[in-house]
Amino acid sequence: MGTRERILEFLEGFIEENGFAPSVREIARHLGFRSTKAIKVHLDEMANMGWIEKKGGVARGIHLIEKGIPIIGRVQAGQPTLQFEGVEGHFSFDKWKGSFLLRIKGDSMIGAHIEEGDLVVIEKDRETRKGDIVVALVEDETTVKRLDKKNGRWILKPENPDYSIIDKEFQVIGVVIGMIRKY
Amino acid sequence: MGTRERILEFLEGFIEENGFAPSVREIARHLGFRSTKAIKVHLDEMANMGWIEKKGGVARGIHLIEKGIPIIGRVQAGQPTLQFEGVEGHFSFDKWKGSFLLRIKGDSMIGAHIEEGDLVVIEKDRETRKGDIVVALVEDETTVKRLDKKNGRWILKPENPDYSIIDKEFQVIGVVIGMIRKY
DNA sequence: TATTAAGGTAAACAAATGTTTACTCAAGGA
DNA sequence: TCCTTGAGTAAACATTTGTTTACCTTAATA
Repeated sequence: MGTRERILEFLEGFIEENGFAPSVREIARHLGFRSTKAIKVHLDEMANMGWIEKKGGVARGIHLIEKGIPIIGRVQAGQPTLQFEGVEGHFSFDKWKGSFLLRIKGDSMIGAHIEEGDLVVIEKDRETRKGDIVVALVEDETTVKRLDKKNGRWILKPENPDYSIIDKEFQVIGVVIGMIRKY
Repeated sequence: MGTRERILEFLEGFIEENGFAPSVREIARHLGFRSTKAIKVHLDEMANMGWIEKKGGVARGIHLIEKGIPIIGRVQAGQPTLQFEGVEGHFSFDKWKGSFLLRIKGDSMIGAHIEEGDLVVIEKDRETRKGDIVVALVEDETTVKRLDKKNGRWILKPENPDYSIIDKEFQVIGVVIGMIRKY
């Protein structure tokens, strides 16, 4: 493994553990270098290549570019280890920062494949449109339903024939912009 | 807003933007303080109270404790703004770091409420058990199915009656430990 | 009213830390 | 073989940065 790779690996581990970046000396010491010069050169090159971000002159001013979790495309069969190949992109949770989660109770949205225990990602202050899945307050009860219009009036539609349409006063709290399920 | 709250807010913004923490002087300057002493005292108290984590003596050695996205309980109706109350816990994506995502094609797992376009979270190197939803390689095709046993032989079961059981040679790549859906 | 404590100022101090200069060494190519 | 180049060493340097000391201001308090 090249020196750059070793630096990157150390950075990842250190930041994961400490929450801030190591100093150049700490990197050097950890990799067994007796001078900081070589590390500095490598760091600058790594920053140039876009491996890391680095602000010159500031202490511990290195940080990694968080790309998120890779979305893989094909999986290549190869002995002895399977290879994940063709990264189609990355999924970052940053876009959901500042949102809220609500745990789904019941199966009234099962038709939309949202089941009991699922966590829906809610964004407040977002314009609601017909067809959106929303979180609404109906008679002091929180509920997740699909927003629809009937006779010019807004209604809440469950996605389960066992439940009936809610056609009374309600207040939309937020729009469901995502969903998370744990197994 | 108290000084501590202002510090915390600045920290959040600064770290979000720069990827590393501000120095004590930067905090002081930004809040309009002409000395660093007061900031240092506040930071130490905030660390004591568990608001932040801070390693003494190291430059920019502050970091926030990432709790994740809050899972809310009740929603309180109140005018004029809705209040999210009763935080039941937090969901952190950290546990899914190091995993991979695979985009679902088709509706073969619709019975498990996994639909086309959903992203399943895959963990490699995990012991598979009967009933697990797994990613498997069947004749060079990647597929997500439920792992089952039939006549002492491992098989792959779709969760859709339109699809048939896969009862041939396959190789499990990873276990589905979660799911993400975007709307 | 005198006292006290919290919170801030100013200035200095001592480390921690990024950066630079000069030199060394080994490998590879002309 | 000689020269060049990449990578590392050693030692300074120059800031940046956390910390400390002494003092000040103000509002609550005995």
